[in-house]
Amino acid sequence: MANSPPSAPPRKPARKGALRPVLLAAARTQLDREGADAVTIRAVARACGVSHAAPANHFADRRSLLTALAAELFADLAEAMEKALAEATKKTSTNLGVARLTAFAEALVAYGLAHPERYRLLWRRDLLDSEDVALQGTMDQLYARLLEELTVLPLPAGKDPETAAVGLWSLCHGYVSMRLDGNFIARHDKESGAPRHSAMIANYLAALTH
Amino acid sequence: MANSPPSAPPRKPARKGALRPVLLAAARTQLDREGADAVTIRAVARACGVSHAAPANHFADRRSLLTALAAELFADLAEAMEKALAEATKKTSTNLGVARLTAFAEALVAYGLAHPERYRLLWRRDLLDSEDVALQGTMDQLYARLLEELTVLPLPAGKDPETAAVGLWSLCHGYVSMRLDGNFIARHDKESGAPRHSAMIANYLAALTH
DNA sequence: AAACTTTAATTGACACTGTCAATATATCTG
DNA sequence: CAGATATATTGACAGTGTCAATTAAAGTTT
Repeated sequence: MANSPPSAPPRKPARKGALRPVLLAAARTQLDREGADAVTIRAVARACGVSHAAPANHFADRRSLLTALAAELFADLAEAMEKALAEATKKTSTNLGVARLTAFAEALVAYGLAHPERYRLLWRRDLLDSEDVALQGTMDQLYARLLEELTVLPLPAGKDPETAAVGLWSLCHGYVSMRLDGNFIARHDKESGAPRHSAMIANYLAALTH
Repeated sequence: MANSPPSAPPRKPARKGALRPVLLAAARTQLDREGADAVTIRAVARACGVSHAAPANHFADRRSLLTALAAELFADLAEAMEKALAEATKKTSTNLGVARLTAFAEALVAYGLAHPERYRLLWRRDLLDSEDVALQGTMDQLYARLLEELTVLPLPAGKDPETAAVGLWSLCHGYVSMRLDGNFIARHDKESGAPRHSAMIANYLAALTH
């Protein structure tokens, strides 16, 4: 008893990995409210009412916490896009392929504009572990999905699905990124009242199918 | 004499704002070598052989240091793009407008792929002061330049220069961003050997002018 | 030239971060 | 019930940005 340890006992190891989802939920809230930079291990721990080192049992480091969160968000996005595809199929009679691609692209842009911080996090390579299988898997699957849509589409000679997929995704991603960054595009687009992405996407797809 | 102040005297206030450009150069080197996150005030100060608080006399905070650096980089980019435009004019006889636009877009992509960390910094809104007049001015000027090129171009009915400008820039920016992020696009593009951006840009501009 | 002012550098401190180590405890397994 | 395991705790360390107080040098005025 001579070596009475420094201080009072801790209290709540609520077994069963119960903390992990709570941490992720808190991280998501923090992300939406103050951006990825504010999602620190210690802030999340505080929000959950646990000590600053408690998260270490569930996430090796900050990167791994953010990676897990990003994987969740990517799954959300994928779900939203699948839903958009399904709806397009229901509502459209002619030109189904183009309608589905339009829905796909519009859903991507809509997600980005609706959840700026979430969208930004998805591409913050410095904060994420790009080698993570869950994250990479979800991303690749989404890209494969787009490629699939483009492959069934009858493309004019000289145009291949891969280039078209890269182009469409680049177009959407570039647009959203710049809108969220508050660049000239964002300013011009807001001032002019009518967001430009729908016309942009429509033009691109019209040109693609000639 | 009773109050002999804490410690030894400092040495080099080399008057005349001489430190400022040195700090910026060190920051640029650090950026290229280890990315924007490694460009800390203290690291830059160390690289310049001054104390950790010396930079405060030239830059109010880290954000303002990075903003100044980004403004320099944007000016570099603008210069490279002007040069590309001039060269395109010299080398081309027919379809000058499209050739110039191609050169513009290719130069943007080339800069991004050649200087990944510099390009990334340009869009790191969290690290930069987007309200900074120097930075915003250079960016706006570049966009205005593109718009100018598109305005002199004879566009088919139903297509306006602004949408075309936003689209072209989004396409390039999205492509470079994803290439630099190491996403599926980067993987597919590297595996396939032939980078896809030239075909992408050509397709876009061909469709634009119908 | 001498005295004063301004600019820019110094050290030191504070709060915050991620991460590690040592410790204690609640729950699960036998 | 006893032991093992997973989990949470406190504490410490190095690193960061930023502030304050101090001091030296350069420029300016008289």
